[in-house]
Amino acid sequence: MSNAKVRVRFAPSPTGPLHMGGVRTALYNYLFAKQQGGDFILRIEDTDQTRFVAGAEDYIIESLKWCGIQPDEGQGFGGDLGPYRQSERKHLYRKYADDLIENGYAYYAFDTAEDLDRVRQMAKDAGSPNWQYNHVTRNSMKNSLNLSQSEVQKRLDAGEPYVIRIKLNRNEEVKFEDIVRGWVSVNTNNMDDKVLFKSDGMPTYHLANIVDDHLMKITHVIRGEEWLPSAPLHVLLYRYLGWEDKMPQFAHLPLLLKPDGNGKLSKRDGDRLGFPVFPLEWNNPETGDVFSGYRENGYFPEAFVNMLAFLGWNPGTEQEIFSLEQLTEAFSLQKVNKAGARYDHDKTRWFNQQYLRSKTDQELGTLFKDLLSDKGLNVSQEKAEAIAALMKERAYFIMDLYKESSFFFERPSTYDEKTTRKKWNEDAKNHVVQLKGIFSQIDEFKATKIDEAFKSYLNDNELGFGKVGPGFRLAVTGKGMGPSMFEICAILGKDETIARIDLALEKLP
RNA sequence: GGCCCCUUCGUCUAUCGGCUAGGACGCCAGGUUUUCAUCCUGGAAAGAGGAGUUCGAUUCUCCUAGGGGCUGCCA
Repeated sequence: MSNAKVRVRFAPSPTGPLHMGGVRTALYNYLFAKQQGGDFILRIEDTDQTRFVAGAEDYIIESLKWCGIQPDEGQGFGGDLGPYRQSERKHLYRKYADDLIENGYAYYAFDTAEDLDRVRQMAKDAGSPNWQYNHVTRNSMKNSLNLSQSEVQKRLDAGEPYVIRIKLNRNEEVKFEDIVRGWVSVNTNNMDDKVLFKSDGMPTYHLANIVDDHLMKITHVIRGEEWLPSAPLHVLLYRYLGWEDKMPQFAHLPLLLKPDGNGKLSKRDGDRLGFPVFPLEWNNPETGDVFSGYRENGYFPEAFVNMLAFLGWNPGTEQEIFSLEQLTEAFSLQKVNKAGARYDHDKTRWFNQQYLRSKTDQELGTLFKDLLSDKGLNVSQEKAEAIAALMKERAYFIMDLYKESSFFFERPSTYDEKTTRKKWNEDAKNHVVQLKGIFSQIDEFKATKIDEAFKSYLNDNELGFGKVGPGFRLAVTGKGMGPSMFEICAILGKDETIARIDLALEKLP
């Protein structure tokens, strides 16, 4: 398999929105494929029809697109080895299950769900919580290993429901080399005869996965650590199907953990701790639940992707800001960590701040202008750019540009209480009146000119900035803090600045 | 409970036997700033515990502890 073109797949199941852990798995697949000059494939694993959720598939596709992780082929993206939805490949799987039976690697089992429940319950009552359908227990179950040939045929002919289970040898060591974990070894005595083919005519994950990966010429299986325990089963399936020489390499990724407490990150953690766990907002039409998304919360996809890449991987250098292209270049599965990574929301915000700052004033101005127009405020590109430039150092998100600058768009209706109390007195009033007169004399109402005029007023009267500045800011913006008043006045314009001083003199005590 | 995987500052991590254990987020302090934010400087903060291998272990091995995953006709 050494010279085969790298082909990897991301194979989510459409049982709900894709959460950020899934996005990271997709990302690592993508990065690895692109770096190796290979293909990244999207396959939808919808073999469990009972868990199907409408809209989930579209959500997955839209999420990948938003992140810039474009599949080369797969559901929604075309390709020659489709269909890429397992439900549409249903007819393909049966013959492989039959092959396995024929070769003695699998068998029919007629035990009903109730039968199995009963056996498990009995085992539990007897103090063994982990009953398994395996080389010892299968001898007392209803399957083609125990039943006579004719009895089996009779049940089959009668259309009695059955499943097909893999038949594991006893006491066999199954080993494989995982790219991130090294050699992993499990004894078949600790595994069970997993169902490969369900009574509804659908394969289970285990069978479908192996068959599809083989048919789609997958070279590397990069997936979450939750699959590690079943990887030996998959190795055995490749062997029993005669495909071991073309078996893909495995890489089991560490899980994303909750920021607090124990366990893996779950969808409820977002609401509980105040951050999104999904790339895009998800509205469950049936339950009415709404889960927030990074996109809707104002995150740049580049920041989100950059953050995810660093949750479990590190280039080994001190660089932290990477574009998708740079990630593609630097990525390596060998450098993926083994231990689970706790999600850190502060760091995510920091990444977004870095990306916001890296944008030009023009880009920010455009983004800001769009946001304002959504709020029904129409401003010129020039003004949007000027405000964005002034506010960007104190923003994490585009919406911060607005939150911190709303005074540009409406005159103060209230004045900061503390500043009013401490700084607004007869002196302050006088200064503001004086400034008004001085400003009205400025022909070119630019920040530098205002600055000059203001400073010379201070000099002429032997005043410190602290005596005049706060009252001035309060009068014009209603706030006790913010960016340079000269810049603010310049953006507001002479008339507006003076009008606001008048307003303050009228409204403030 | 059984099986498998994992274990460096609070968090993400660097280190592939030589370490005064580095960086980032967050935190704290000082400076810059009329103010806030930014920015700059500095600081506190880690190798789970115990054996062994070795001239030397954070790095290798084993044990213990802790954490995680799996244990479905779910993926």
